[in-house]
Amino acid sequence: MSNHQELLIRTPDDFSFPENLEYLSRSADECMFHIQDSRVTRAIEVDGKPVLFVMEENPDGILVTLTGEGDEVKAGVEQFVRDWLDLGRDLMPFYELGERDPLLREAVRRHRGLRVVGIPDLFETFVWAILGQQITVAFAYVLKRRFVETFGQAIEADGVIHYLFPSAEKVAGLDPEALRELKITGRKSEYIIGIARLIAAGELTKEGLLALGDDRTVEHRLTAIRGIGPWTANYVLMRCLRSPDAYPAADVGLHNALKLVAGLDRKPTLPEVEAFAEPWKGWRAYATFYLWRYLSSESEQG
DNA sequence: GTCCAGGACTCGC
DNA sequence: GCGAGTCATGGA
Repeated sequence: MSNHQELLIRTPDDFSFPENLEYLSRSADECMFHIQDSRVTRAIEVDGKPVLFVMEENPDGILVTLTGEGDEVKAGVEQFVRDWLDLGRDLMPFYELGERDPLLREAVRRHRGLRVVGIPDLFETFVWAILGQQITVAFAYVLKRRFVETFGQAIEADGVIHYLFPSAEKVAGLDPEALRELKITGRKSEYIIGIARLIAAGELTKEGLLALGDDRTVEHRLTAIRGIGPWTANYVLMRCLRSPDAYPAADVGLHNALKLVAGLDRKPTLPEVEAFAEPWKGWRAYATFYLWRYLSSESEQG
């Protein structure tokens, strides 16, 4: 196979491939990549063309094998993986904070090396966040899979079908009824198509949002869009725009995690949720992500 | 049957 | 500006 290339991405000391793999493995309904034998296979688009790559742990970092020729493709895949796993971030300040903080300590110790796994594509992040509003994560995965399998581009390799996330352009032209058939609620269908149209029209871009600067400005811009409330805006800031401090304070999973680590006999109130996070300022997205992870690892043990 | 899930909108006051 | 009702599906 002459069109394969290898790429070794060196990872920082505070990166754990198994911890991130564990997070990526959390749903059998995940459709944007496949995991087998500790190897992750995924299709992405680089310069408008589909590229398939496999990543696996290596003594020196992450070994990536990709299909496609040329340095541009290789660079595109490397950039994607770096963004996906937030490899450019130094977590030492967060770990020092975690050691001092009784609410975070156990989560940080247990899952050290975990990154806020990102969703590099803006449209995908919005769709995933909107689908996840008010329903269980498990059901959100089912809805995402239906959506991707129905509207995404399929790429077959070695008997396995991989998907590119549906483009905003394609979804912009859909009727809400087409999403309703997948059991996505009518309102969410409208939200998703509305966002797709803004993105397809170039009125909403990742670069444009990043250029706004601080989180509060982005949140204000996003919550002006129908279907985007404070939770979704902060979720997008965390997973796509890479703010380490975004804080989805209304998140039910966060509330349950805080109830657990703070030893409460009820869920915390919103003021309490804000107060708990006061010492985490600068790292609230990381704190949230670790608490989510901690909560799911606790509930797995029954 | 009831309640809850990684919320947001709409309406009435 | 704030509280209650509504959306809609699926699992416990």
